[in-house]
Amino acid sequence: MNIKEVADRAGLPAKTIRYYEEIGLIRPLRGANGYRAFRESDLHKLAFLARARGLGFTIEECRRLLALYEDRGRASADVKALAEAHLDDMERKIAELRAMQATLRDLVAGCAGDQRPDCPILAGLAEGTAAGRGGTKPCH
Amino acid sequence: MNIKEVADRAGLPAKTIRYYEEIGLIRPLRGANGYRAFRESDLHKLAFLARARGLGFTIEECRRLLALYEDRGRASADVKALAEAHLDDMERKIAELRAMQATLRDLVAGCAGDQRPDCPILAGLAEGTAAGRGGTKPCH
DNA sequence: GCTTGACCTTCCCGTGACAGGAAGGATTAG
DNA sequence: CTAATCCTTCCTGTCACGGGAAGGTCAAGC
Repeated sequence: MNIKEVADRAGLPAKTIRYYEEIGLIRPLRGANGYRAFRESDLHKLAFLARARGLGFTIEECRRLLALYEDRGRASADVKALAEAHLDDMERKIAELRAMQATLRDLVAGCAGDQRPDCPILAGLAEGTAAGRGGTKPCH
Repeated sequence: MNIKEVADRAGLPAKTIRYYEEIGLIRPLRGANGYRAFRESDLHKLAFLARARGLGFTIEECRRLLALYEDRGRASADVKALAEAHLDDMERKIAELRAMQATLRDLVAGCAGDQRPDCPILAGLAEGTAAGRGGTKPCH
């Protein structure tokens, strides 16, 4: 299989597949012409990666998941721990987003949204009376 | 004021302040020694930026907010539109995270989490029976 | 045989919003 | 005078790729 076919079948851009090879997530063979020659097993791994990425796992988490997937002697506890840590990450992100949303919604609620310049949103950002609460760090 | 003092007062790292200057968000003066000389107005802008970033606005959104903030002839409708667009962005992100969470939670629920290798999480990622639903794109 | 178009390859730069650190100059306290 | 703390610029790295250039390969059709 050439890269376009695996890309279509795995649902990943060819660029992404080349990148995954570069960082060692997959190791496709090479044909005499220099083209990558993907086996069924490569396709499986790529589909696996596409789904794991789709669930928000980072590349490094995907790498560990893939290693566990290929390790017949794995303990499911290890997989579960990884998944639960990721669930916690998502929970934290959601909480952070909700906190930001709540603050901003309060500001928006007080804004007339007309032609006049008076704006509690800008006032809130300028004075900090309502913005940035809840231990929300600048970002990162 | 030197950079350290504004950094402490605005609650931003000095690195970030230099970066904000580099991309044109602020334009502090310069002393004879080459040091940045921050005015009160620069400090205000930086505090404004810190709060806007804390609410999740991107740098470009912050740039527009700052422009509106400084425009005495602004219409509050423009500010409100920007804020509401951002609220929508956050809503979408939350929905995406929740969808991923729900899928992963289903997989985790079926996993024994013991010493045995059998794992519905890995099976789900491999077979795609439950992962990646709801139009969730690989990421981005 | 030749061309056309669709593939494939590598390589390099750009993204967003900074962080880390090196190398060197300025200022201040003791 | 020295030591500590500040300040400066510049370069590299992050994360997960995307865009595009320059050039090689392959299959189909004339």
